[in-house]
Amino acid sequence: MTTPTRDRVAAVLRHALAGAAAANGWSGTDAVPVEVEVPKDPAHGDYATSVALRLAKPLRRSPREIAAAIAAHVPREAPVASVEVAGGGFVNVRLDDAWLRAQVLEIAREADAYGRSERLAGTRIQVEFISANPTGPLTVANARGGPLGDVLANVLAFAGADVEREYYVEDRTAQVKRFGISLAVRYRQLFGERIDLPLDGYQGDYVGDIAARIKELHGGRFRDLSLEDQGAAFVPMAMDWMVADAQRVTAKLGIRFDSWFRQSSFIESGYLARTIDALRRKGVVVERDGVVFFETPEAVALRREGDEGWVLVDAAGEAKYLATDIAYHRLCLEERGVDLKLDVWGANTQYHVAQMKLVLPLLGIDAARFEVLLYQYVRFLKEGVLTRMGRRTGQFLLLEDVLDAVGADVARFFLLQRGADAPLDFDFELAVQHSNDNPVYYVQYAHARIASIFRTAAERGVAPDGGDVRLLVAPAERDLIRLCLRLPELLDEIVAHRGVHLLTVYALELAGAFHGFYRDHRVVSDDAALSKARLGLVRAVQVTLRQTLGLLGVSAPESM
RNA sequence: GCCCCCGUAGCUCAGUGGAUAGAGCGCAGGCCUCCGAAGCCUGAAGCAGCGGUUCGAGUCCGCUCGGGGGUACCA
Repeated sequence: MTTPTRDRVAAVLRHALAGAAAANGWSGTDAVPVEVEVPKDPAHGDYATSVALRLAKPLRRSPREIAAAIAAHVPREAPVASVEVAGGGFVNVRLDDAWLRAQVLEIAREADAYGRSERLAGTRIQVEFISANPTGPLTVANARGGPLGDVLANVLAFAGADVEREYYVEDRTAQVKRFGISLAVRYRQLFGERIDLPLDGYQGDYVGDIAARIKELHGGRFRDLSLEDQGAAFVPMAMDWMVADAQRVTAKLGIRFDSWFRQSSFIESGYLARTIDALRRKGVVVERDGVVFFETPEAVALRREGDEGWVLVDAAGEAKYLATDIAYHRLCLEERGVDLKLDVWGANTQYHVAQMKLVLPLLGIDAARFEVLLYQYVRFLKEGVLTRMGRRTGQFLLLEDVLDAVGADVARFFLLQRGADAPLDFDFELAVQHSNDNPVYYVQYAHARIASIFRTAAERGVAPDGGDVRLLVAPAERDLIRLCLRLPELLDEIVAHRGVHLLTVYALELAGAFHGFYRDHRVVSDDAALSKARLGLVRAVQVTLRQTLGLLGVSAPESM
């Protein structure tokens, strides 16, 4: 349980502003939030606020005057050592060194709890991610949402939320039917029949492999069925195998889902039909030529050129994606007790998200309970050419091949280094070639080095506990402590903005600060007292690094 | 055409509206009688363009030019 230092400072500054306002008869200071940031230039202190600059206009006072008044009302007591007005009206705060040093012991004491909070306690959040079409093996494109969703789930749980990881298995779609037909064609070919894959069939070699597996298990038992019946017979088997395969490969990526929820379950239970009925009763459904549309003035307004309407059920009676997804989300949010459903989806669902945002409130579901983290797509380099991944076309890069080549740590770290909004190009050859100088090793090396320091200390009989932190007076030591204290602040930011990739940035920064410290300062030396103090500091860094890597789902090795 | 995302160093990418824009790789050079050189230090090199909002813009808004995605009775 950790209160971010920035929150403490912000509270002090808010209080000071209130005091300054009371003393000077200012009103309306509440309208401007006291935002506290970490200045880039250490000369500007540990924390700074620009609230005086923002208040200048409404108060019709100079920023420096306001800043001075705030500064005058800040009590010089821990954690604050000094306050100064700088620049055009910044209030810069410097933390008390003794307080700062004491945090070293605090972090070590908190250990596995360091960075945790109760911010989201009592909130049940479902994070749904990957959820790839069960029509083939997972690709690198599918994988992008993996670390993103998994780490987001980690961070939310760390903040006290009751988190469940869900993989939605869409096993009743038109694509799945198409996949079944492709299996049937390959099955027939195994018996020498001359038949070609339909144009919209699945081209990948794995389709033939599955057909061969069916033949091996069942021989010619299905030979007399029609193509459609063969497809229908093969799909359930194939779905089980695809899910098992996805479970195996996501486990390799270090992800464990709490549920593998099948679309067929709520179609068979009648929940889908009941949901469509519920929409009918709301008067937002119309039928034309046997096709069931969702239609409201808002929906019509959203439509783009060529958009005939939002189809719920086609003329053949097949429910479409919009319908099943409405039912699925309603099920999660209304029946399964989820407070917030947070979907991690590819950028191509952008229009669908807008549709969902419009439909769900009509079913009495607050749109704020449905949130989507969109990530841009992955392209991969095939023989030096950028290619869009598509399973149906057979153009893809298997996630498992990447994992086998570079390992889960490297793959996760790589995928988490860029923000979800940025497109991602993946050069397999380059990834393999560069895996040895991957940034993840830089971070892990820092952790292993620390472990090594403790081994050295043990060999030399230096007990790591009970050091006097007052001996930590070097600037590099102070910087390290401050950086460790940034973790809880960063986690708050990620909870607020979902930017999980910031954790990798932070890990690199902390590792870098440690490597620099290590070069200039000997931890285990002839000076026993200083050695013990520095071991305490190094312990705090180790704890922080371990917490960060743990949230990233990347291993923290003792040696490498 | 319309909608969404992106354009930062040679390459891949970070950068909650703040005070001197960062990292890795690559390139040039240097550092192990001493806790791990998977490390450290030094150097060259950058916000696509034009306007606007703001005390302050890489960050927000508009336009232009590039790149990606969507625009299905696919998901």
